[in-house]
Amino acid sequence: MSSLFAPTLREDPAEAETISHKLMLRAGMIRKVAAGIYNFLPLGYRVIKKIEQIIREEMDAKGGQELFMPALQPAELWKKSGRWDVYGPELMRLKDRNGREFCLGPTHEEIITTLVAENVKSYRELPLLLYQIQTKFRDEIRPRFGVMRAREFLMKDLYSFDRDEEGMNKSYEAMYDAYCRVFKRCGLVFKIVEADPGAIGGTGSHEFMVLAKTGEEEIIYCDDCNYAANTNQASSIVTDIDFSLGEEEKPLEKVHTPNAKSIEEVAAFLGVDKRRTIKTLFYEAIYSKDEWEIVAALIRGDYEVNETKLKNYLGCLHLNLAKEEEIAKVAPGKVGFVGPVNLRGVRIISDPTVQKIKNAVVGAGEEDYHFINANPGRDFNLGEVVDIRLAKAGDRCVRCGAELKVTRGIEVGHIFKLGHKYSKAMEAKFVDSDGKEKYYYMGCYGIGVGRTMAAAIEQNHDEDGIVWPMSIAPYHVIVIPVEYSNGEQMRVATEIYDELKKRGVEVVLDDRDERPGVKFKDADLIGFPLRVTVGEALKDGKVELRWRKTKETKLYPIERIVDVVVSEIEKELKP
RNA sequence: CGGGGCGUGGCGCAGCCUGGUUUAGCGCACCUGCAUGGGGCGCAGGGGGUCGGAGGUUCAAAUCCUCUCGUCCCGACCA
Repeated sequence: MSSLFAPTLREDPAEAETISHKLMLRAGMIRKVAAGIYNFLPLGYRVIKKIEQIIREEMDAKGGQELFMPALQPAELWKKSGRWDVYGPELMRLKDRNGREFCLGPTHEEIITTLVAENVKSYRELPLLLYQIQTKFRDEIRPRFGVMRAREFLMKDLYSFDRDEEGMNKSYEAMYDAYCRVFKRCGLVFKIVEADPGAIGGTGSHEFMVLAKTGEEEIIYCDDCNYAANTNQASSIVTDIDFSLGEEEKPLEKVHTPNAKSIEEVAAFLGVDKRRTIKTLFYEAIYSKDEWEIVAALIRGDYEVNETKLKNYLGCLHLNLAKEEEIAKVAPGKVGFVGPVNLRGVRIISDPTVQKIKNAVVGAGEEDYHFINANPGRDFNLGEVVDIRLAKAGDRCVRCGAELKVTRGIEVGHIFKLGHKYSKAMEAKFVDSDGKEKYYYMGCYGIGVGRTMAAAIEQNHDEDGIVWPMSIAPYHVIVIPVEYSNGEQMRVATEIYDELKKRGVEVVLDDRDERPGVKFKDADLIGFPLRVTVGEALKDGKVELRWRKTKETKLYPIERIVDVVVSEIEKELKP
């Protein structure tokens, strides 16, 4: 310990907000170089290597083969796949001395697809699962939370190549299983969530989310069955969708609603249930550089529009809330008072919740006025009825009907079925058994290594510091002699240390001339799962074993301590 | 990119509003010595700062103004 480079900090650094970030800095595991760029110090790097090793074992178990691809990639390949233009400013671009364009890879579909296309010719060589653990680069709009969202970060990415869809699905399932094993072995509690395939594209996708308050993603899940999804992707059943269906349609009426713009204000002013109101939102849907349209989205007042769903339905590249000038062209009235009743020449998308409302409150298209008793079909057009609703806690599960709950999660892994997306773009073909050339069915599977480490800390810490799961702890055990000047204690501590090392235990000896309190604090902060304390019980021939997690302490005779430690570690690492 | 905060020894901060009385201060860390040894102990001494950078205002700037860079937080984006 006296020679270990682990500069611990007594106080929280000002730059850190989340627990994992603070603790990694304080425990001397990482140091910042620039925004989103970090040094991993010896302790932190040991954790990284542990996680990598677990990943390797599980990838290999599924037939994965490790290789290593360059971080620096020629623009040419990205132009071929079309992503040079699509990826945007997040792609770190640079030029070499001859002015040739390159980028620092945020992912490796282009490289690997090219590699396989050039070297694999026959279905006999499939399926092929290739992976690497590489530094990736993304020029994040906003790096944050330490290594959780960094600009340079370690990622394991595996790519599967299959001859047909069935094979792809098999590979996907194998990876799904491998991912469960990896995260379980890392001591993480996680949920698997249906995700939006998003920019990477493809036909199916799951995210592995570590449950944590500080997670960046909101997820909705069902306790009764296994359903879980990103909020921006979730489907749900609205329990009270027909609450007003039995009513008789009353005549449309315009009422004065001064200054009542938001749903809250309108509902409160008129004394009606928010469920009886309809929100009208205008979006600008951009399809390409010169193709776009304004779309009106209608949704019941107590729900929010899920922009991801809307975007996916429209199939547009970007979706933004429309500017007031744009809205004015298609709808009368000021924002806050626009409604569906007198829209002209605009595409309308309605959520099913709107379809079922009777006698609704909507904007009147005139400042300070709303309509009451508006009825779909009679007073306004529903347009296209599509689920564009953001699911919320209290909705019912689409699979089993139980009540849905909301929590937050850290995305540590993401798996995709890519299908032909990249093999077509990169012209990657093989010859099948029927003698015909076919495109590979691909899948890609990522794990954020640093993020997994941060997530593990978010889930395993207490007021004193990190509580590492044995499987990814930088060391299994620390041996602390209490009195530096006590030769007997130092001697015994050193012996135990040597013996543990001989037995293959990852152990640190705190041989620093420090007060006991300092050593204990540091040990707790760094989070060694086990601590052997050589102190006053030595006069009875005993030393102390303490579990970091439970703070439970037991005395053992010196002769037995090494065996006990070894068996405790084995016990922990077994499942 | 929009909004906000912050840049003062290694770390955490005060001083700034109301310019000069400060030789720029405090806690922690660091070095030396003494003492001590079960939860960041004590005493004595010591080293370390272009006050983020540039320009300006002024007799005088850490302090006021302008620009700039960095960094963190919230939002939109994303594995």
